[in-house]
Amino acid sequence: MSSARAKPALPTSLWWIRRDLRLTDNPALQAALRHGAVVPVFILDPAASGSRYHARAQRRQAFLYASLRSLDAELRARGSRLVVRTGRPAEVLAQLAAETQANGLFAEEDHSPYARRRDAAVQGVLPLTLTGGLTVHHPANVQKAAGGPYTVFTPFSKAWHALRRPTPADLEPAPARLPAVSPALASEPLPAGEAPADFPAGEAEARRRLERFLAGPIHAYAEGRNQLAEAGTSSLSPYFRFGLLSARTAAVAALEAAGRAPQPANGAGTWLTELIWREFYIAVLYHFPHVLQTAFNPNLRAIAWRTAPEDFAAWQAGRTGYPVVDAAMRQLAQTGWMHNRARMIAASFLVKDLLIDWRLGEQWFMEQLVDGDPAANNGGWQWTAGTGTDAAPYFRIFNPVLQSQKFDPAGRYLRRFVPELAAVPDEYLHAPWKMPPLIQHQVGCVIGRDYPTPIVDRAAVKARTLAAYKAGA
DNA sequence: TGAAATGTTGGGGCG
DNA sequence: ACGCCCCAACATTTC
Repeated sequence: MSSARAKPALPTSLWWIRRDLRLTDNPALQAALRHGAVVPVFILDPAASGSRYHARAQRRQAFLYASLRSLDAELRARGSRLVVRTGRPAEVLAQLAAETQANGLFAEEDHSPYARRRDAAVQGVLPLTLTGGLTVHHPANVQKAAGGPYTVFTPFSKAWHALRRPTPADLEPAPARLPAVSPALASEPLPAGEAPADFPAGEAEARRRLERFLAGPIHAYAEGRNQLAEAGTSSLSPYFRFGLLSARTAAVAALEAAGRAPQPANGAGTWLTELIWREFYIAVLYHFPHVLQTAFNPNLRAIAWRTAPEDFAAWQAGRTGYPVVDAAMRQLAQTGWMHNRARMIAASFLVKDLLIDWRLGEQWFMEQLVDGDPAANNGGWQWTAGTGTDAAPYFRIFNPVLQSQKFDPAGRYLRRFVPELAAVPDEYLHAPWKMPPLIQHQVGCVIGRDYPTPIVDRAAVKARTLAAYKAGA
C-alpha cells in the first residue's frame, strides 16, 4: 500500500545568495519557495576576487560577513539557516545539489562581468534560474525604441519612467516561516569581522535607515544631499550594494513620497533620479563591460597620464594641502564611505589637477568603499574623467576652494576630518595657505609644518590638463 | 552634477 | 538734470 511507503520528499531547491542578503522583496527567494523546500546557500568564492582590488577591500568584506551573520539569524528565527561553503561555485553547487537532492537552483541576476562568467559556468553544470531584483528594471528592458542601449542618462531616465511603475503591492513581504534545512547538511563558519562602525550590518538596519530618511531628509534632499557636513543623504549605499534593501522597495518609497509633495522637482523625485542613475550605470556595464578596462569614449583612450606616485600617495592619504580634498580622502579612509559630492571633488582633483589615470582612483575607491560597486564606481569615475557615457566635459574642473565654500560653508566637514585645521579662522579655512604667517603661528597651524603646502598650483595645472586631453583625443 | 574671463545692465553717489 | 564712475548682479562665452 502506498500509505506504508515514505512520503515523497518535497521538491527542494538551492537559493544561491550573492548580493541579495534580504528576506523582504526577494524574487529569487520567492521563486525558490514556489518550487518547494529551500536551502539558502552562500559560497565563499576565492575567485570572486575576479578583480584585483577584491582581496584588499577588507571593510566591504567585513560588512558582507556581518550581514551574512545577520541573515543567518533571520533565517533561524524562521526555522531555516544559512549554509556556507567555500570553493568554485559550479563545483560547490553541484556537490550541494547532490547532498540535498535539490532539483532547482535560484539566484538574483547580477550583471557584472565577473558574475556573468561565473553564472555561465554554473549553467553548464546545473539549471540555474536567474531572477530580477538587483534593479527595478532589467537593463535589457530599458532600450531605445529602435533597439540598442542608451548611452545618455536623460533618455534612459525617460524610458525608465515610461515602463510600469512599481507599486506597494509588488513588494513581497518576508516569509514568516521557512522550510527547515537538514541538520546533517554541513556548513562552514563565516570569516570573522565586524561591520564598520558607521554601517551596522543587516536588513533591519537598512529598513531603519530608509524609514529615518523618509521621515525627513528626503524632502530636503534636492539641496541637502550636497551639504558635506549634513546627514542629507540616505546613507543606504552599502545596503543597496549587498541587497539588504531592494531597489524596488526604495523606488516605491520614493514614488509615494514624491506623489504626496506638490512640486515636480521635489526631494523625493531627486532621490528617485539617483536610483535611476544607479540603474543607468548597471545597464552601461551590462551593455559595455569593457568600461572596466578602458574609457567608454574611444576618443579619450590615449591621454598621457602622469606617473606620479608621490602625488598619488598624498591624495590617498589626504595630504594634498587642499582641505576639502583631504577631508574627503580621510573620510573614506576612516569610515569606508565618502559623501557623493566629496567623491566628485576628490575624483576631479586626482584626474584633472594631478592628471593621474582615473583607473588608479577607481581602484583605490574599490578597495576602500563599503559600498564599492563596480558599475556605480566606474560610472562615477568615467563621468568625472570625461571619458564615459554622458560624461562631464573634459574642461570641467572643480575648484576645491569654491566647492567647499559652497557645500561646507561653516567648515564643519573640514574640521571634522582635518583636525589640524580646527583652529583656523573661517575666512582662511577653505584655502589655509593664504593665512598670514602670524595667524598661522597664533592658531598653531603652520602651513608646511602642521598642514601640507598645496602639492600643486591649480592655476598652473589647468593648462596642462586641457592640453593633455586635447592631445589624447 | 563648473569655473573664470568677459560683456551687459542698472542703481547710486557725486560733481 | 545730467554725465560720469563705480560696482554689484546677471548673462555670455570660453576652456
